[in-house]
Amino acid sequence: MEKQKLGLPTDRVTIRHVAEHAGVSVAAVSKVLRNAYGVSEALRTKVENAIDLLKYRPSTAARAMRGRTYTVGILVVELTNPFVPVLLEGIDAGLAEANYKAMVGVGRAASKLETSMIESMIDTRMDGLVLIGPQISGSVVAQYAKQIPIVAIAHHEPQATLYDTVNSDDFAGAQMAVQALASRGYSDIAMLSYDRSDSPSSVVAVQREAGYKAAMAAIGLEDKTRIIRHPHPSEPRTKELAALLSSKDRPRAIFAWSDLDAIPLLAACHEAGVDVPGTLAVIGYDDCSLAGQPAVSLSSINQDPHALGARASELLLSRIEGREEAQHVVVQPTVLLRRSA
Amino acid sequence: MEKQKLGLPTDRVTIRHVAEHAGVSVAAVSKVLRNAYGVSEALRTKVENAIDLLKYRPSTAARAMRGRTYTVGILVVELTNPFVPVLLEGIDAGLAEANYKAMVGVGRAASKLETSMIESMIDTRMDGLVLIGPQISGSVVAQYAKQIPIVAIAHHEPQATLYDTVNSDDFAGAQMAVQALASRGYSDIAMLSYDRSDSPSSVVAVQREAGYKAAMAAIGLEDKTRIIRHPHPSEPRTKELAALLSSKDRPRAIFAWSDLDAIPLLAACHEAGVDVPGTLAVIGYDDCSLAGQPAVSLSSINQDPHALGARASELLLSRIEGREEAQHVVVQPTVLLRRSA
DNA sequence: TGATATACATAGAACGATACACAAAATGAC
DNA sequence: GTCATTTTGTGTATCGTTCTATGTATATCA
Repeated sequence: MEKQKLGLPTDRVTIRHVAEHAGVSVAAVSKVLRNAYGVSEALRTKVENAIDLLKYRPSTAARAMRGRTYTVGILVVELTNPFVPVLLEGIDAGLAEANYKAMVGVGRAASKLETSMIESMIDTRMDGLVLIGPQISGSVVAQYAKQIPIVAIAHHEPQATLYDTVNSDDFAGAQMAVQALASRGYSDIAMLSYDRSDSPSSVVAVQREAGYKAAMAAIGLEDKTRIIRHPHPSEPRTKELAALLSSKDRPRAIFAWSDLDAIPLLAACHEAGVDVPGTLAVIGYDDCSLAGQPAVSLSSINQDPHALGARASELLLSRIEGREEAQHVVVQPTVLLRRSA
Repeated sequence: MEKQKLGLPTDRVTIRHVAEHAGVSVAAVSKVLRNAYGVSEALRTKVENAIDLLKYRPSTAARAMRGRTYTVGILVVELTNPFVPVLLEGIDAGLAEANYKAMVGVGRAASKLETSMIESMIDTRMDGLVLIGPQISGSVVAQYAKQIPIVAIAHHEPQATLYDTVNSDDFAGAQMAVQALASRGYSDIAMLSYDRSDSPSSVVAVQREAGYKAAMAAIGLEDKTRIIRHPHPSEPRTKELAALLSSKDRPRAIFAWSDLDAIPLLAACHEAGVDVPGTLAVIGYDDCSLAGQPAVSLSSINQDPHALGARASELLLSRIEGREEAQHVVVQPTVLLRRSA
């Protein structure tokens, strides 16, 4: 039973067994594993045969003590946003090519938990980190970036010098949404955002608000500019939606910061008998799978999350390889017009 | 730059520094860390002070070489099912109490990828594994369970002796759904499932189908029994839904294996002008957050994912502590009747 | 008093890989 | 045929913990 408490219930195949079986030194096997310089073709095949035969897998734990783990950590704020899984797929695909694995930690939008997860990932000696929409501020990220290569997605901090960022152009995306509505003749365009009391400006919603304001100003509608703040989608907000729809100064068009808010809004419209787009036009953000369903048919902004993830994994790998200067990638979103606007 | 390539860019605070600073041996510090037997109060406080002062964090990587990592791996099939994030929260909460951390791997419903993730988690020397709705068969899980403590959720294998399971009673849940519909006078009740060609019987959808059939038979409706198979929700199936609604032998009521299918079904009804529940009654499964929205108001079966997760973490922790005999927990679901049925 | 527990602390060998320094063999230049 | 250089392979210290074995006080008992 003591053995059970220990972490070694099984007789693992180690690099030593492989070396013995192949009739070479431990160091030689290690070289093959890392495809390091100085291995002949003959040696390589001998070792690889032994590996296959013994079904040897190097212990990441042991590797972590001196070299790389070939594992990167991904920190996500929350999984409920349907845009996240696709992003993860994009990252995963890029990593898989280079024989890297990913482990996901969920920060649940609590900065305390986020830092503790990051530290835990550093402790487990991951080779690099991808942060998705982190709540923590750029300076905190920079602090960690001194210890481990970091790429942040959905985190607007173009001046950062210690880590890379990959972003959809949220500012431009919001502008596109406003322009799309304006070009269809709407002028009374409000934005539906959420209560983001203490969020740093790196947060995407802040960027989208800025883009909204700029676009409204650009077409001479600054007096119509109005940002409605509801609780975060993680909380119920049926009442707020109903109140908004029945209020006297209900806007003619609404740009929602996320489909996560736009879809319940559509549902509330249907409930309250408000015609979309006849009485109220709606455009969302993220182009989640539900938006495309004919029954929903919500206009939205597509960020191409798969591409974002792919770019992020590229950047991270090159940074792990030693790149020092920061890179900041911005991907342009696209508008998808459907029935709701 | 060589240093950068190595994994040790920073000067980590090690257990040795702590020991030196506290004026005790390395072994003593280790004992405090693991709160092992044989440490005096005086020693403990001395060491803890030093730890706080130096901001020491034990290296999980090094721990992994000999002892525990205090980290468990969670393998999820896919993240798109909204029931999963809540489950993760439940697990996380239970683990946090015992100072354990969780790392999530996404298997993306590919058994090849699943096994590779499991192996990777074993290699990183996680202390235990939670598998959520694994595609791989019970015998494969058992194989891994010889190497590492495993608890499987949403995996019906009550005979398993090498690992534990936590399940919602999917068979009973499906019966409840049928009974709920039957008690409201419907008899032409079809089930909407997905094409699960090569899934083992441990998969939840299979259990729900069995429950459906049993319940239909129990109330003398075996001749009305009909299972409609659509592609998995990860694929678009608008056409199939439209065809179903316009077909001549459209059923009077539908029990969907998941809200993931029931909600698009509702949308399609709305689209096609089919009145719910007047013309077609619908009941789903999972009680996802959207189902409760007044505009949607979908009847559904609630599995209490948070409780499932909490039970799973309990089981895993006790298994890590050395428990050998398997335990199989079954949690009863509840019906939530709303407007759709 | 001596014998024997008991509690506390320590030294040092693991764990399984990597990576440095170096030796041996092969190659090339003249 | 000699010397320099390159290629290929090896020995072994090392990473930061845990854990076994062992030591040394101090308390307990007959």
